[in-house]
Amino acid sequence: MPKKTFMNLSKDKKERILNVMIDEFYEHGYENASISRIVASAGIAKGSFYQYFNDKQDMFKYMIDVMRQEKLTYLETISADEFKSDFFALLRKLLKGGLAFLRDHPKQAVIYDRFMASADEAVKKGVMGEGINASNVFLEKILHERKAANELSSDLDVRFMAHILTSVSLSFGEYFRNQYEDLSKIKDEEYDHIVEQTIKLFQYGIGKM
Amino acid sequence: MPKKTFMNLSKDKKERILNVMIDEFYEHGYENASISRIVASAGIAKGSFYQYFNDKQDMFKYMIDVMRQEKLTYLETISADEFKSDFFALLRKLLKGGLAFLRDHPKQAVIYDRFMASADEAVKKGVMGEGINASNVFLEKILHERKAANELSSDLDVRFMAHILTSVSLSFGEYFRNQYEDLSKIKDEEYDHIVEQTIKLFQYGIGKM
DNA sequence: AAGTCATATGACTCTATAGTCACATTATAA
DNA sequence: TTATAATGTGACTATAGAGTCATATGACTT
Repeated sequence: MPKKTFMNLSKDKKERILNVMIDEFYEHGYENASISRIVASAGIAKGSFYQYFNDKQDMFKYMIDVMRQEKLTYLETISADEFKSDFFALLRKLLKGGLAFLRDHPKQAVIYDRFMASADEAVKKGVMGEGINASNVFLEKILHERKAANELSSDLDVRFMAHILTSVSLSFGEYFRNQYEDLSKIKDEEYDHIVEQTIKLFQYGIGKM
Repeated sequence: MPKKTFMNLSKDKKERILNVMIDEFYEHGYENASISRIVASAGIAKGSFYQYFNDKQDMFKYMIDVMRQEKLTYLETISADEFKSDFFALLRKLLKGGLAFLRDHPKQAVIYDRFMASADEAVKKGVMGEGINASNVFLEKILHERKAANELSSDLDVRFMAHILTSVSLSFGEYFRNQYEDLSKIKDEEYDHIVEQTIKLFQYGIGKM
């Protein structure tokens, strides 16, 4: 948790520092991000940094928390009712929300993906808290309900499929990064195409029907 | 590429050093692996290390190359004929081979996964060379043939689906690591179950049939 | 104006690492 | 046995980053 001193800063200054952090983590990854570089880029003194945060992990956690908040706003448009509509319609909304976040915040998405694949489990747990499996737990619950409602295959391994769904959605960023130089130039149709391919895979498989 | 000096070492010594490297990268990831620690653990002098390798990247590339060789032996049992049999049978063989490698070399698999998700594209390219997309290119080719042979859905995006297949198979390691404390205790039936769930997903989807 | 509190500063210490190099040891050959 | 080449060694240098702290600045209060 950032210290009170940081929270008291003007919105402008907070944002300036946050953006420097994002660039640093995007450029160098979590392990190699340097506090010395960050303070230099942000134009603040080393000592000030330690008035704001306890250490790198503390700073990173703040960044991830802001990002989570932001991502939630992309999924907010999914109403309670829709959770009860059919599974694939819900999945479509979730995937579209995720891709819209990716489009608007590509760096953060990269930072997140990489951190999740990184080495130190202790750090990961410290930063993510119990939210580390939030996506899996959430999907598992939904899948379980749909399976009970006879909407999904009766021999489906719910836990495994929740994992696969999470992996697949996390891999979209990498896919687009491989295919396109500049993520901001990707058209909505291309995002939609990927969503539809994914939905179709989960709904019917890829075999000839 | 390791220097000739290293190649001249006895098989024993090479293996001892390789195992220390594996432990170090497993424990600390690529970025934080320390040459000083490696030489200490391996009981060789710092200077010797630099007679063997140019630097960390050179050493890592050697380790990855050995690993690739090893992994190939797990897929070797797939005959040329089988590439012409049906797609899902081939996929089953590939997935089983991958999981057997995971079972026998869990640390290497972790190291590989993490490195692929890590930050520095330049380092990644240096280490992986053009093999970085070997799996994708290979799968794309197969998918393309099967689609042409009318075995797969006619509106399938081959490139995207190759990416998804790669992601899914790479995510198996993480799945098992989350589910089980000790990977060596996982039974063959559990691996088979995961393979069958995956095949079924790609063949028919997860919807009620 | 004087006093008090929050915030800002950057030189400094401490630690860890990569990479070097002059010298020592061991193997090979003549 | 002596000479030459290959391999091994670890103290040393250079560098970079984390985190500290005594001091300075400014803002607000009485």
